[in-house]
Amino acid sequence: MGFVTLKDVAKVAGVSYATVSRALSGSPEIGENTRKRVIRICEEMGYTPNAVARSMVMKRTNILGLIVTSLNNPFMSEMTAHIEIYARQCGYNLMVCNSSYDRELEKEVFSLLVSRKVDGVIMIPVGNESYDALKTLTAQVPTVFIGENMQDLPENYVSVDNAAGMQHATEYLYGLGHRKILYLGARENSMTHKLRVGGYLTACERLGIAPHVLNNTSPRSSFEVGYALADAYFAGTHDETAVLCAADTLAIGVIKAAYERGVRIPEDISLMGFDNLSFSALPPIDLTTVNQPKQALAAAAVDMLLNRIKNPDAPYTKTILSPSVVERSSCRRTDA
Amino acid sequence: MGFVTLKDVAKVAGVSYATVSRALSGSPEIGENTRKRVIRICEEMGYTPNAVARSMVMKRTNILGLIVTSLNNPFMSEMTAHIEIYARQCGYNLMVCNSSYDRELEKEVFSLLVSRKVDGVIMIPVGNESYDALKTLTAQVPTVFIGENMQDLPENYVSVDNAAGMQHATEYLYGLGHRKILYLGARENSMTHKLRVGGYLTACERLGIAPHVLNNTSPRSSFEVGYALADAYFAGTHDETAVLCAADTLAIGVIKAAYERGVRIPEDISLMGFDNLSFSALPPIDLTTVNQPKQALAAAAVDMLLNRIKNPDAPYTKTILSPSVVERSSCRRTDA
DNA sequence: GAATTGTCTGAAAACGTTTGCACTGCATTT
DNA sequence: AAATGCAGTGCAAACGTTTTCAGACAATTC
Repeated sequence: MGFVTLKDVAKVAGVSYATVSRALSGSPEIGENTRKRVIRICEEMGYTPNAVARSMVMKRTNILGLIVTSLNNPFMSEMTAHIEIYARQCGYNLMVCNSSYDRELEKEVFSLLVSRKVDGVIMIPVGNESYDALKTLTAQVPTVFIGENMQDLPENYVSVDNAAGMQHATEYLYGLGHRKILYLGARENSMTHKLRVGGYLTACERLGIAPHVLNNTSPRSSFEVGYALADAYFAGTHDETAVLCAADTLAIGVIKAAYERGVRIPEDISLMGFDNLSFSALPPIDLTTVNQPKQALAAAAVDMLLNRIKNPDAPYTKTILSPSVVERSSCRRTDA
Repeated sequence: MGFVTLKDVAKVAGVSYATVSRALSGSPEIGENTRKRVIRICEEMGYTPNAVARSMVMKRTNILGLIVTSLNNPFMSEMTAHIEIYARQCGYNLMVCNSSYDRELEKEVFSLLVSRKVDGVIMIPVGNESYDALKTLTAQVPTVFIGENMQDLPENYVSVDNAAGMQHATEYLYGLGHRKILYLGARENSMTHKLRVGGYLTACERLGIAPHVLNNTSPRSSFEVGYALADAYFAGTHDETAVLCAADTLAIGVIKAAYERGVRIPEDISLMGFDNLSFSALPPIDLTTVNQPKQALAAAAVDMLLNRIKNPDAPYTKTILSPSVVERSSCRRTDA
């Protein structure tokens, strides 16, 4: 399809194409009458500026890259939605890539984005060690990470305060009278999850109650894992009055196991999650959980990235946001 | 950040930059020894081709635009995931935009994508009338629509066969012994929904059972609407043994209303949805529903778009995929 | 009326590629 | 031995912008 270019407009308007450019860019060094005339002709001819050509000379694309592990995950897709909307308000478009939990693919799409000359990259990495593998890549374009994975590495990232969140959750259950609280789904292979279980343990110590942790040795926090752990747990003798899950997804599995075992939630046992995924609010689930402020995280990530683009040599920064308990119907006061 | 360009490589290698370009593009008109040497030097210098410059001269970006109403919607985010993955396999990156159910925004982001010279656009439009408003835009870049909204308009689209899907659903319930089936959530303001309720009515007539339709006058199929309709329905006298919802989201609301009214699913009444959203498979919901083959829809949309890019003047085409019933636990055989 | 200022416009370079065309040198053909 | 062909390489144009620099012209100042 043949497009109208600056030159075409210039020819019709009888001016140089530099003048057309200036008329459209709102440059002050142009006569008001010529500007109006040129703009009118642009509209008449249906001129659309070519962003590619502009990027070429401006040496910036106004495009941000986003790499997520999977858009099928509700946390990721909600984050993506917020990032896209906020970035666009800041004048940037978003190029989205799935890494599909594959480290090789993650590197590959990063390279693609570099090649496309995106101005910056926001990334939810596959795992903790990502940084090492991506060292050479992040050197090529400003990057910010989402999630606490990078915590002990000198990189930019935004995250929720996972330890504090789980501490609040524990305290919340304690406040409802619970003294025996099971922590379900601790993982050693994720910084995020280490911090979460740490928050639980801290709270237990502070409150003077005995911790009880059920570990998840798989690399993900799926509801299958939650089901398996809870099923085994309910099968044995148990005297906890509340189950605190390391993630909402796990809690879904717990609900199923509880139902099958005839354990009622919240009558027999209280259940709490972490993340506040969209489905947790659905009436049949209605899970009390800890909210990750997704919109705020998204905005913080974009802001941080934009700052970094402006000032690439600034020292690394991090932004930690506070999560908060959202009360729903899966927890109940206890006297036990 | 200063990057290595073709010229830099050429200087070091002692060849013209045309030669470097040819070495990398796999052109046959170049000596094997020079090619190897040049490629080695490229790697040593960490050369990354500049996709923007390439787009400039090639007059194509290898970028596809995707406009969805909201990435927060699980149907959209799943579709987006599949489209991104498949498009990348075809050598295209994806630029994603939310229209946020706003027709003005929809036009705006479409223009943005045109300006960015994406090679094509896939769009899940805000509403039926989109086509008229976007006529001038779709003329500027190959576009395919997802969803049956455009059905009576000459455009490219892929969709699931909504009428057949709902017909199957009705027949499925009939097969379980249901003779009184409520259709909940019919909408007049959406082609998709007109077709769905049409499928239900067709099936009723064919099976010789009396239809009973509850209309939804709001512009969306939210679970609040499902709740309100079901709550009113359960409050009155009702003798249906099954509720067939126009969308999974509506069914969520029905579950809540049923629970509150002491109506058990599926013991007292069977419940069926349409769409097979990801949350419908969650154990606490486990909704029998009609599956939209999202991966196939995504692939069909990308294929169609790529064909159109190759052959912009071909006549409009449509692809209609068959939905299928997915059996879960919200429906049960009845003798009533 | 000449010099000076200031406002507006045009010419042209630059951005980093791809590719058509011309050229070189060597091997093959006649 | 000359002519032809061909593989390999370089030159330069082109893609559509932005922006620097210089120039033109009018308005102001002396």
